[in-house]
Amino acid sequence: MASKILPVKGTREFYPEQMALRNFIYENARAASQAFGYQEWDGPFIESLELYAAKSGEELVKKQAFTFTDRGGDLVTLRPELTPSLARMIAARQGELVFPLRWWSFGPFWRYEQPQKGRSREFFQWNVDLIGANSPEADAELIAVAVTFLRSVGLTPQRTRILVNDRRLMNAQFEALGIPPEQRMDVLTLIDRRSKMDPAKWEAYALEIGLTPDQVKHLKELLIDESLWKTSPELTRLFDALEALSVRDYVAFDPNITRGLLYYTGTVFEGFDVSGSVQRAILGGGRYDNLLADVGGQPLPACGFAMGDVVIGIILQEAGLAPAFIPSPAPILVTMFDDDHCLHTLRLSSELRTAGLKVITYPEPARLPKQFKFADRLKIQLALTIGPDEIAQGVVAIKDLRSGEQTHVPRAEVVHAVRTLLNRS
RNA sequence: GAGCCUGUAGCUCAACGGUAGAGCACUUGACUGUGGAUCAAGGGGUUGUGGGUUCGAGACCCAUCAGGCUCCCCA
Repeated sequence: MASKILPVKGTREFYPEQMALRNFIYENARAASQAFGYQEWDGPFIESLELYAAKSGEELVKKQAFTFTDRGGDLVTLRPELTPSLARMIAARQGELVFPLRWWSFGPFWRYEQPQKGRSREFFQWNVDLIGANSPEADAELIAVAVTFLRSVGLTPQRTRILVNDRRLMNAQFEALGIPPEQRMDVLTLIDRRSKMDPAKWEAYALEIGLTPDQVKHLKELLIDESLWKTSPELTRLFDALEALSVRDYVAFDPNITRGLLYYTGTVFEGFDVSGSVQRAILGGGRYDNLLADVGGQPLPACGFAMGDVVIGIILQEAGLAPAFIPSPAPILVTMFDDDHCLHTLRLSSELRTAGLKVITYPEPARLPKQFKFADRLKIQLALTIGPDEIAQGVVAIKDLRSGEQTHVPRAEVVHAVRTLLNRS
């Protein structure tokens, strides 16, 4: 007890119940992706540190990546994100891939962060990217993929919202306010923090990064202007496209959405649960037109988003939308009577499986009450017994555990009888 | 990196500074070839760890470890 070895901090253990939820998320993500013609792919789980160092800040890589030296002395890291691997793989086959390219992926990622609600050090992430198109309609498609997922898991527009903004729009506004390009990243960060900071402190911070009081005043007006998007040709087209794609009810404009990432160049969006206890983003994404060129490929416009499994998992559970866990891995148990008759049990089980049925065989001779209790705990529907009496009479005892009724059927008719009973519910 | 909270049976939790308990789960039996319900019995603990205060510590103090939550950060 004292020396019990616990799971590594921030990792997650998936008991079958949790596995069911993870697979539910995976299945719906796959269905949404495939509905739009995206192809599944994946990259390595371990990458060299340089892949991320090139794009992300050194600070970020040192502090938040699981990095270690392998036996050959190379510095490697457990992947903290997928986009750099995506960019490299696309650049490597740029000539043969068919563009516009639609790829999706669902796999594990690691980030060395402080675990708390909605955030662990090990998580799964759904990534969806559309490479080689730069239209607002392409951006709208990605949002539609996300909405298709939200809808399919049962999340309504009343409780889920995708908030959209556009960096081009913000840049135009900054231009009008006389904020120079080199200052704009700081201003984006400023906007990103507004909801988290005390208003007075936020204004002090704004002045600190070099804005004039007049600029701050106009910036504040800008950030509550819900119709600002109408001045953006891209966003106007985007919202028309969302309307045509029947997902407009899930989406709203919000000038406060900026995304922390440096590489976004146009549309940015984040999905939130409006009514739940988790105030973290469910998903986030945007347009990143320069990234592929930045990592050494040909310039290619791109747009994508990612959704972690942790936050959405909590939301689905809180909303009562997580699938009911069915403890029964198979509808049929074949009991094992004793040492002398266990081969009959195995033969019967095998026959049923050959007929395409899912069958659990009790793996050792045991008292029947124990075996029936086992069946009950697993919510197994039918228990089949083939002991000395049955063998002597050439029959099999089939007990329907749902009704408690037991019948004896001739050995040769077992498959048919079992099928009939299972179809009867 | 900072702060708050929590560590007692397999699980969820009690116990005024005074003999460590309950519920659930588990095992066995009532019921030796048939599950759920009921009843009975039983197994289970260095109270996270190390010090200290006290006649006496699960409780109070210090340290430490672990977990949870929040801030920071968020590819």
